[in-house]
Amino acid sequence: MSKGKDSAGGSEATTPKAAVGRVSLYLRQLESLLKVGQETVSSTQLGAALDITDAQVRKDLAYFGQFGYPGIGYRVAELREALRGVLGTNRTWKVALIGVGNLGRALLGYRGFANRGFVIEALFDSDPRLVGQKVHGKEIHPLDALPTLVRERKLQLAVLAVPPESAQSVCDLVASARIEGILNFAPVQLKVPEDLCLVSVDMGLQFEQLAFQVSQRRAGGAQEPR
Amino acid sequence: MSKGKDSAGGSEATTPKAAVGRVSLYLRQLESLLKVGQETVSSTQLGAALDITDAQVRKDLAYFGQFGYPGIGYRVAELREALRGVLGTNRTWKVALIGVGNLGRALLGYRGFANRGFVIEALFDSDPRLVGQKVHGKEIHPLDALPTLVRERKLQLAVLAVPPESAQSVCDLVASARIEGILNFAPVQLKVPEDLCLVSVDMGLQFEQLAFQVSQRRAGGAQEPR
DNA sequence: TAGATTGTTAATCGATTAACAATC
DNA sequence: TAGATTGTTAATCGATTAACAATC
Repeated sequence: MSKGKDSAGGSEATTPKAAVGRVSLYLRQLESLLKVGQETVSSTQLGAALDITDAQVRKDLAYFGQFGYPGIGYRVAELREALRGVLGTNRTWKVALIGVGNLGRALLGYRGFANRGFVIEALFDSDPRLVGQKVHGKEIHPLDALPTLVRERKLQLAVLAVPPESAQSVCDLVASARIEGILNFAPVQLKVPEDLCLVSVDMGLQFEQLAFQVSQRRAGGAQEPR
Repeated sequence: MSKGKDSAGGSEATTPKAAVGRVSLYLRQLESLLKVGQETVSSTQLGAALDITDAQVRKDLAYFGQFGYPGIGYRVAELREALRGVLGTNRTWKVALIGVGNLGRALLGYRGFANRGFVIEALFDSDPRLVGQKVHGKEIHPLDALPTLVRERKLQLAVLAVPPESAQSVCDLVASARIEGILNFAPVQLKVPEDLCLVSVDMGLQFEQLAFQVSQRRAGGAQEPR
């Protein structure tokens, strides 16, 4: 069974969820090193760039395999490939965009998606006035075309950029269409079935977190960094 | 020297950062209960809605004060006000939006901001072709007008919706303009001075986290929830 | 070789959960 | 009163950091 870290064994060290988040940060940093032409990088360097300890970096990476060379560090290009494999972004994901309002359109043009292997293959909206129109050369489909198109085009993920009021019902529809994961931008606590993965981004909530930080800073002068 | 955990005292229980994130979730839930007209709510109910334990809910709230009534629970309207006070959203924050591209425009129209007290008061862009134009009735200013306008209009926060290449330099400019906090949407690790608060949202990164979850689910059938 | 740096084990630290007396 | 539910202390669990032998 050698490296079968997760899945089977059961006795293996459990991977902290926070570590997975940091893998994305490592990857982002590696891309940037790659651009600059740096060939190897140490855990100390990587940590300094991201404001975490070298021990943390090594530990995180070790959850997923042995990628480093003692005395050398990590080879940038090699580690990048490895981490893309870990996250599952070494392949292309086909995505349905649901809700083609302001936010939806912005996401459609967002470089950071296509870049990392997420390709928006179909657009959906419940507004009959939008259905049939084209954005970026892509036709907008009615919501009830979702199940069919998911099957035909083998869509795997969905981005929800719909108003909060309709988010849950759209989510239910998506679930029944056998999509595997949802990236939700509606500021709502969605209920999803067990077998559907969900990541939610609430931008207003992030703003609140910022307001809290600023208020604290003012009040306490607490220098707790982050 | 009490390592200055929280402002004064020194002996207070230190507030987990994760707890602050959950406060935003509680608040969102309370707003929704308020709409439905529910007057009180117990830690068990709140927890069930958000998929966390009742103990966690009580502990989190207790970091910030005594808001509950034994035998009753929490009064929804009252707790809402209290938590808005905690986060600093019981007042209005004046915001500069920097970068008026697709994403910037979407954020400009985003209800979730104004709703929670974040008002975009001025727009900025480095593109001379955009400068002078109006969006939503608001004029777009050149970047170098930032310091002056921050002072004149007492802008406190900035939203960065600029391309990754220019994010750091814009960030530096914002810092020198004495803005207190940045909400950054550029997928870059920004370096900020000690006294400037920063929250970053990398939407591509969220997508990666989703891809990881889906890959895991497929491979392991691991039923770790969350 | 000497110097650098990994992967990993043990020690520390922090956060979550359980349990329960206090109280409405 | 009996029932419900809080705030808080103690127990558990998980994640981070430190330290170091192995290795290039």
